[in-house]
Amino acid sequence: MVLKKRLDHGFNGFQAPFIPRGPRSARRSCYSKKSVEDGQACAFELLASLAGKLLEESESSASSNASEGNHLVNDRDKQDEVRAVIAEGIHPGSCAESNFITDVPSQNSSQKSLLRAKNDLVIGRNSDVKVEAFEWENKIGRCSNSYNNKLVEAAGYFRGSYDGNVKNGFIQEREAGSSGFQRSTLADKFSLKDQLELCGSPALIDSNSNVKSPYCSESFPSASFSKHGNDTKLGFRDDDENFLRCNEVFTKSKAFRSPQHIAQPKIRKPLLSKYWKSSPKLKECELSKSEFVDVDVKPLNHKRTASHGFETSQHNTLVKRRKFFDRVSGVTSDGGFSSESVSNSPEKGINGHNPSSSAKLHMPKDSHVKFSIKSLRIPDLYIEVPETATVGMLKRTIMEEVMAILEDSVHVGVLLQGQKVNDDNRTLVQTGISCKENLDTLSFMLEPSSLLAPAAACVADPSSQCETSQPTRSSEIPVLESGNTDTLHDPSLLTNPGNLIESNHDSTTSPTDTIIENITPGSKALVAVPISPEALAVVPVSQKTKRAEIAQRRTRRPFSVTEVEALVHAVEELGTGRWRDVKLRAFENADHRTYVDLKDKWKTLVHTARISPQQRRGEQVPQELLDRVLAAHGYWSQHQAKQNGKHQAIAGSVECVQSLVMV
DNA sequence: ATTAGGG
DNA sequence: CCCTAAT
Repeated sequence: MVLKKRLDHGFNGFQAPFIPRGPRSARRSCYSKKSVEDGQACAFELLASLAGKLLEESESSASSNASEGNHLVNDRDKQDEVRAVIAEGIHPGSCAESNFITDVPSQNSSQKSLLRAKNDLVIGRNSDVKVEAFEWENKIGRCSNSYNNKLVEAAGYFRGSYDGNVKNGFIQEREAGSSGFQRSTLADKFSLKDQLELCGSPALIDSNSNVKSPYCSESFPSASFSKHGNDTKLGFRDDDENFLRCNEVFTKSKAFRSPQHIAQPKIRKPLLSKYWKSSPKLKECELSKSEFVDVDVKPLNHKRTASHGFETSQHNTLVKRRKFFDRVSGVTSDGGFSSESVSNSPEKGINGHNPSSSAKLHMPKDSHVKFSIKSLRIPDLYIEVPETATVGMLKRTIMEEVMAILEDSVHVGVLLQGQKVNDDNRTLVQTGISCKENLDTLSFMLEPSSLLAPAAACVADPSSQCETSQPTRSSEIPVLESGNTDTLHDPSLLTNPGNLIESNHDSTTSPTDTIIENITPGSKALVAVPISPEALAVVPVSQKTKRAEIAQRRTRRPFSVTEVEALVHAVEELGTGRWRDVKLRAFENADHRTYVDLKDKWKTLVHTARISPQQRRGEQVPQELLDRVLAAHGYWSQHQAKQNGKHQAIAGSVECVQSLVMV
């Protein structure tokens, strides 16, 4: 009945979706969400227990190496096991590559952190390649003195999960009903999720190409939507924090709503093993995606600050660390934790073309490859300090963050021609990394052990459910981008200068000046972030702060045109009364968009469409979209009216008949 | 948990 | 965006 009606009144020739509005439970199942979640949960339990074990063993192995061989074997097996689980599609993203790094005892010394970080960067356990000249250590050292901005690069690109995402995007039809729309092109069928996934990978971006996906652009011609599907080169930028496919495992976190994050990086690792051991069953909430959440790292945390040897007096200093992609806007393009490039050896003559390249591969006669990595940038820094903070405090704050990042366990991923090299056991030659090959297509990335850390965050305060503390770093930290990335310097990426801290590429001059310079209003390199009253308030670390933070409004996140398009498209198909379905269809992975948000956005869209263009504010939504909004809104209200009117009409007609009879 | 609507 | 009432 319902279904029939929808078909009868298809909107503008659209075929109405074949989504019967059954009971919610039933409807839910048609998205196969449950099973996916189960799979994820399952995977995570496994990951959890494995991780715990690994950590435990690594800890104990320090004191006893009696059964070291077994441990090694076991670890290997477990990792393979984990990989197997991941490979089953639970999260096809790059997280699958994340090895557990277990040798990360707490260290208080910055030096040790650096050294460890350096050691973690050895490329390929079984590889002949040695990291010979890790200049980045020097860089960092310099930075610690001079705050060379090169170190503090606020963002970068997510790379990875190319394969899986393309598959998801191009091949999968999540719902049978989505295939029958007249208007629907391949691209149209992309949910926002798919777009995000596709675009999230810079591996898709040919740096030598001028082709640029409109998704990258804040304002793009709406007409171009239908063509995206065929573009292999998609790029996407958004303030969204929920891009990473692998983040799905952390999604749906309630913690997202209650940003109560007190940093306790020091206790993270020790507690980690205990935590995972004792609580193999993790709630989603506990697996907080803290790294995707605004995380307030309070230097008030003495454990942390003291450990770094900073006398942090900044009761009112607030450091926010966000997920990699948050606040990407306006950031340089070539990656976060990244050196500027990798270039071939001088022998190949390529290095000459790129004198600024910071990493060089030398290939002497013995066929050994030497990597020189000049500098690394640190992504994912979002720092807030009050205006009254001193420059020194700012420096210390940044330094803390930097050191904290370096302390985190990271490992290196290798990309060859944009493809991840997953097999650690293959030789370089087999993999295609040899003196003869195109080494300029080789790139590396730093990856934190993101699978482990988020849970630890919850350990900080067991009393409160999801009070996560220290976030992990970004799930994926590109490093050592090879090749030129000029096309990524898209001006459209610089549209939202607010709330970001960015390093200055070319700041080779007096770094001290640089930072002062950069903090000047208007400077693109470092934008002073307005601080919230809550953060400014100097209160004892008590419930006051807590309450204030919990009660804090969600950060405003204007809908991008892309999102609007997705919304409009979904509403066109689903109507205005099914926000949950809209959410599931088009914003499933955009966890910060609730169905209420979507509904509200639609409301404002309708309003926007009705007012004159002059009255509109913010990012201009293409008129074409607004027209569609009005059309769809009109259609669906009418449709709804008909629905209602049906019964009334019946009643009315009865009355009518009655009255006729009476007359 | 969703939906609808006011603030 | 938030809050709430009503489903």
